[in-house]
Amino acid sequence: MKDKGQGKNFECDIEMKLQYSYYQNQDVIFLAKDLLGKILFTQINDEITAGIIVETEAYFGVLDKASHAYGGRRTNRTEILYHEGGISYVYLCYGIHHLFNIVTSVKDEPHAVLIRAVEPLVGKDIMELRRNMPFTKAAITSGPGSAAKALGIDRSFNKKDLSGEEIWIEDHGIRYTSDQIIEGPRIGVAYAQEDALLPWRFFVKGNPYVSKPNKG
DNA sequence: AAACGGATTGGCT
DNA sequence: GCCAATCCGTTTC
Repeated sequence: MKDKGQGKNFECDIEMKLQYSYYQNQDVIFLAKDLLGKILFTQINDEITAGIIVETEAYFGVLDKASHAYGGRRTNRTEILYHEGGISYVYLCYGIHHLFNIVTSVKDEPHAVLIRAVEPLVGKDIMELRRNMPFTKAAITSGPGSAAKALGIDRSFNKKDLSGEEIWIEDHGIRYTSDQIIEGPRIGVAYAQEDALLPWRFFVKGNPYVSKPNKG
C-alpha cells in the first residue's frame, strides 16, 4: 500500500474500504468480533490517523438494557441508532469523553458496536499531539475515550457516513483465530442489571492497547 | 425550569 | 485504589 500526495487516496482503497453491506449485517455480535483487526481511519484537514481495532463491545438494540435504544427509546440523541448500518454514533460521556460507535444492521434495528481500543498504525505523531503522550505508552489509544481522542473524533463526527472521506474502516487482511479473541462482560454497564453479565465485550488476547480489565 | 447521572480517564494518595 | 472533572441529554417537578 502506498500513501502519496497529501495522504489521500490510498492505493487499493476501493477494495479495502468496508462498504454499506458489511455494516448492514443483522448479527451485531458477529460484527463486534469481526471488526477486531480492521483498521479505523480518520482524515482531518488532510491529516490521516489510523489504528487497528483491538477491543469492541456489542450493543444489542431494543432488547439490551445497556443500550441507549433499550425498550425502543427514541430521543433526539438516539434516533441515529435506528438508521441503517454504516454511519457513526458519537456521544459525550461524563461530560469529558467522546465515545465512538458504529451503527449496524437494518433500518429500525438499533444495534451498535462501541470501539474501545485501537493499536496506533498511521499518524502516530499526530496522535501524540492529540493525547499529549508518546505512542510508546499504551494509554494513548486504550479505552473508548482515549481511542477516540487519538483519532481526533469528537461530536462533529456524529452521524458521519463510514464510507466517506472523513472516517472509514479498511480490511487489511488481519485475522484472528477464536483462541486469540477473548470474550467477556462489558465495562461500565452495571446499571444494565442482568444484561451487564452478557459476554459482549471482545478483545485481542495479549494486545497491550486493550483497556483494563484485560485478563482472560 | 431544575436536577440527575453516565458505554471514562488521569492524577494523587 | 480513590475520586474529581465536566457536559448535556433526559427525566422530573
